[in-house]
Amino acid sequence: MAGHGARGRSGGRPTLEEVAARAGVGRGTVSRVINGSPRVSDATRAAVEAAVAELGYVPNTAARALAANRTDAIALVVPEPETRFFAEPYFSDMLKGVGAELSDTEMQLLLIFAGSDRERQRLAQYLAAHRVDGVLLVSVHADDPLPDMLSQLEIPAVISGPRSAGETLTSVDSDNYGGARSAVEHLLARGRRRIAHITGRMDVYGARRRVDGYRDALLDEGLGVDEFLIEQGDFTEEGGRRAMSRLLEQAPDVDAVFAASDVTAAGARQVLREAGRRIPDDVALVGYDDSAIARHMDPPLTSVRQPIEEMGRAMIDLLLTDIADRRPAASRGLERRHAVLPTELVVRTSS
Amino acid sequence: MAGHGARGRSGGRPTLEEVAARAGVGRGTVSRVINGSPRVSDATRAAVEAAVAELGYVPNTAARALAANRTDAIALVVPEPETRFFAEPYFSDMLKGVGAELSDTEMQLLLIFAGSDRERQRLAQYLAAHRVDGVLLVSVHADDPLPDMLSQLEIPAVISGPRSAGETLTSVDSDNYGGARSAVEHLLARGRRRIAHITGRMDVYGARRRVDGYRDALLDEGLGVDEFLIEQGDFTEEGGRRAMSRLLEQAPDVDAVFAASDVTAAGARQVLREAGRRIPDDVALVGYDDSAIARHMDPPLTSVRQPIEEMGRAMIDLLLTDIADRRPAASRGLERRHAVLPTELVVRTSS
DNA sequence: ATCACCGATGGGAGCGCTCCCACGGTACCT
DNA sequence: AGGTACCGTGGGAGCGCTCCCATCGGTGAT
Repeated sequence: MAGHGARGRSGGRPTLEEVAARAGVGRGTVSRVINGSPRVSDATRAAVEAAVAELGYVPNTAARALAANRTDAIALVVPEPETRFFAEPYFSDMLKGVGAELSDTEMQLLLIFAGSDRERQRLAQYLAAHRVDGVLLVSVHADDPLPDMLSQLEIPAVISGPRSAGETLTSVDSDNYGGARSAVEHLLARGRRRIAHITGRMDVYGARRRVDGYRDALLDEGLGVDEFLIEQGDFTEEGGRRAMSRLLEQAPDVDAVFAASDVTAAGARQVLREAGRRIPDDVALVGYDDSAIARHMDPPLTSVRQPIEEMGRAMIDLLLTDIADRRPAASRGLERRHAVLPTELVVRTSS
Repeated sequence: MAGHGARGRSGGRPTLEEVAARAGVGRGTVSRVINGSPRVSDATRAAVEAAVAELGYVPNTAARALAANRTDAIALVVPEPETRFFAEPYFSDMLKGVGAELSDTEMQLLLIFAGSDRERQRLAQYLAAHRVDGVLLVSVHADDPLPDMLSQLEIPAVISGPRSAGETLTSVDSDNYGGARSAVEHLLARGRRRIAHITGRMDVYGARRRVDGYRDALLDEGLGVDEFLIEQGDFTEEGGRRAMSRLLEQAPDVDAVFAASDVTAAGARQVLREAGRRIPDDVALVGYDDSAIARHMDPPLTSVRQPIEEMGRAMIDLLLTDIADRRPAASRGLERRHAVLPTELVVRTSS
């Protein structure tokens, strides 16, 4: 496939120098051709390309990295144990988008797990050695020191799911606010009036935005927000169960529930069923994530889909720009960049 | 975490030279300390280590790679689309073993998918550029050109699941022969005498070994091998169904089935059930892989477990040796290395 | 015609490290 | 005392590339 047979006489791989000699030009010119510089005449370029093909020349990455002070590699850092990585389709979707967007690039993607302390140690060392040009951060907890470390090292980084409205890193997010709004508006349109919300972990920015969307949707409809209809969850099934129990107690007339995740909705459904409430007849239910759970729930769950794959693509786009600019977002001052991608409400029979 | 604050005066990262100056020694000595050479006095070593700590020195990988002509990276090549990678626990287990064995090494693991032609193209380019010191090959098809390419490029490689008895690459495998034997011996011990075998795809070496194990177990018991009891499958459920149908026709007195995979066993079970045969009362069933399917089948399926994680570990072991020897297995002549790891029969109620 | 200018090109000077040879010193042998 | 051996050490010579500056003609303006 690569390497058309003829090699440098010494048996080793051909070098720039050898290609230059073969093409009858200087080293600099070959370098320019290889790197697609426009400052080369067409004739010369053709000659060089011929020589490259004949010798089966492939640039030496290490030499290039040393001379140019870049690695042509970026890391996707997963601060979770590998198990979760394989278990959650989130990562697989994200990886698909990232891979696709990277595929017509010279950039190499490294997958780095940093679930255990030991692994985090290694990661720190790795970043300190500047072995990547940039970093993709997914599912980062609010108090994670990783983002700061990256800023300190001046390594460009893009985070999926900003930690706050004032996120210093370049970020990509789905429209949590809009997603929540669309869910609540959908329930309103179905005639529901006592719509409850089971939140996610409130230290997660996206969860807070979903609450905002919930509130605003009700307010815009002219309905007030009944605080007894808002219960805190934590994205888990158990949290959903507990929150639903409390809701049934303090607001027995609830006729719809918008949960901050599908798993939470599953927990709520369980409690509702035990309480004899039918879904969607008595209580309509909407989840978030549009995961496999949503599709397989009984009844199938209406849910807000996030464009994970597109988010992956967007992360790469932003990161490559940051890298090209050769400066991390932190030093970019006010021109920080945040992409927000639209969500989509997938309506099923639970609402 | 890394980098104790003090940096080289110039603001950039400290270099070997700077560490040497600080420690009052020569460049070569620092290099020796960094690389753990024993030819350094204890006092000198201590001084250098102090300087390294003070300056927060981290070796420049690119420079090292260029000078030493190695990359300190190995690739796990998955010749499948990413989807399958995430779907099959095989890969996740393998990765766990590989990661564990690599964790006290400086080696960096790269995960490379080569499912599409485009990806394979990139991979070829990648290998031609010698961007890794070695390659781990998993789930390679018999006619894949990848192994040859690696030999040609003289890149050390270890394959899991040799392609034939004469595999030229260093290989790791589970004991397919022994696994099959143990399954059949188990059925014999349970008093079964008309034991059928649904094979895997016969172009897969491991599948052929399983047939060998099946035959020898019967022969050693003094039973002949009835060719009507051997039916070809292809590791799939559908293949299992078809094979089982044929078996019921040509050998209606069958009282046990050893299938080359759990999925195949699932297909067979279906046909058996439709034919009114009870499992295990009328026909005992044994599968291979000990996958999730086996545990959740009705009745739970006896199956042969392969030590995937250990195989991952073994692959790394062998690969690191090959790399240290700086020569691919192909040029090693007759001292090729093949590890074969034991399987384990997990007995459940299907037999 | 003259001169400033610009695009195309060649090649020196490193990038930070490893490898290896040469050096001085000490210990041990004859 | 002289020789041999070996250890710990310093530092030159690259590894193959990019960056950048100097150079060389050719061009259009004056």
